[in-house]
Amino acid sequence: MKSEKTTTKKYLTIQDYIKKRIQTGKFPVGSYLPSENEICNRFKTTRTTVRRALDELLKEGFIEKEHGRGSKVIERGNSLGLLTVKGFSGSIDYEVQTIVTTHPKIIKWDPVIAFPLTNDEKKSQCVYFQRVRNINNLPVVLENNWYSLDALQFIKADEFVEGSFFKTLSQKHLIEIMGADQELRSIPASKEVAKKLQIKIGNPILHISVRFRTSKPGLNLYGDLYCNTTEYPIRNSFFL
Amino acid sequence: MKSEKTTTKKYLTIQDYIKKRIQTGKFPVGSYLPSENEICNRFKTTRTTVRRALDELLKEGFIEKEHGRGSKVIERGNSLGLLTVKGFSGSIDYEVQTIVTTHPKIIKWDPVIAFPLTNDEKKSQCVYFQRVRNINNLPVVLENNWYSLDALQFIKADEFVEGSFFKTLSQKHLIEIMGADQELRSIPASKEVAKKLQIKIGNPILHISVRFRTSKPGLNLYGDLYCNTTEYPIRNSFFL
DNA sequence: CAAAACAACTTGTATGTACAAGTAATAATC
DNA sequence: GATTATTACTTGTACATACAAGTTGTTTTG
Repeated sequence: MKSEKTTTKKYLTIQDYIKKRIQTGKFPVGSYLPSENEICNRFKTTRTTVRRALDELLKEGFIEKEHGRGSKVIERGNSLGLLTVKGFSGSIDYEVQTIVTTHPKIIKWDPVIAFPLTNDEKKSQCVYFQRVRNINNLPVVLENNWYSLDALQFIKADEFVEGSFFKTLSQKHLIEIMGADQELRSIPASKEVAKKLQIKIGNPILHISVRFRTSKPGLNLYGDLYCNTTEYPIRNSFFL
Repeated sequence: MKSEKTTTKKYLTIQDYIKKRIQTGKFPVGSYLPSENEICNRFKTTRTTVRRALDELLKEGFIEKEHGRGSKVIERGNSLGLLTVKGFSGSIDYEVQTIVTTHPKIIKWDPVIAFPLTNDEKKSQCVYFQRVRNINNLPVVLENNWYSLDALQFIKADEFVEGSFFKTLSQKHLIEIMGADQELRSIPASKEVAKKLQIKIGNPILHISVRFRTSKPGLNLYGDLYCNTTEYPIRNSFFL
């Protein structure tokens, strides 16, 4: 039996408060946060602590700071080092379309998941769904997803914000992606994959196994992606 | 005419000092830095400033902090969001070997480079070399590399530190990787690639085009990698 | 001798203060 | 009226201090 000491660190309180207001749109993208001194007054603390909180938000990609002006809310996720299909998200050159090919349903954990499950996850039921991403009406990515029902409620496909599961998590459930582990392989297309991506069996396919870690304790998102990279390669950028 | 005010920020001085000592091996990987108070005394400053410097080094992946113990120097690059072969670097399970198959030589820029060259690079001569990475005596990665001779001197293969070009840059030239852009494709092995990786022509290969941005202005490192991922997948992790 | 208490370290959080430096709108000057 | 200076904001750097909390080795205690 542990006392579970949650020592509410002040900088975390401030950080979470601002993060929540950004996520819920109270501090919209492009706007400026209250000045550091205003935040000090509101939380009865000093600039050192407020700056600490803002530094975290800066590091997490929620804001950017402008010397002499203020802290600006920015679009998060672009700066994340995520693997993305070239032309996806943010580009107008391509028409991207997401089709839910298997609606969320409760199943047994699939052994194809390339990462060891936690004990809690093993004990829990598993939510699964499958999507296909089209670019210019051509299927490019086949995506299987799993998560633990104990860690996150059942979410129906028609609740997805703009067809995106991540956006749903962020905007409706205040859950953010904190990191990911990925394994990449080049494999020949199986019969099923070939059919869904409309290519020949045996064609080279980029297979990505991914585990996303989230801000919600115990919640991991597992993915299994099959990408036809002949037209649209996968992109990955990172900075310091 | 500008006065070029270099206001030598104190935390930057400390940061650079420690970074340099890590890069040159004076603070070896696995060792602990002097305590924050010791650094304070040495630089006649306060812990706030020292911690600021250490925070930067933490963010850049040079050290990790252990509450109550100290700041430990870690192998940089693992924490970077870089793509690495599973089992490479840091693992003792596999015997990794790097063979320079084409020694550095000056050539024309190769059009296979997937990124647009800067004007300075186009005007400059180009240094090229090719390596093969073996795991347990099996070739796994075929790697082509290019850089601009104007941006970095000619480096011979026998100058490579532990066969690693990056380690050479870091330890002998104090140049660090600041970021990268990568494009991933799954392709069938060409005749040349199949031969060098000892696989069949047409087998699926993970093709990675990469541009590394460095701390040295004007210096980009271009790479073209062919990975046999059947035994050893490519790994990629990132955090916040 | 083993367990508990202690001391001496380490990093973590927080307060309070001061001044430097960048931004933007207003007021004074030419 | 256009330029310059002032002013009132903003964030950036740095000082000094205090105590909390984790680690490790030593000393005391049972």
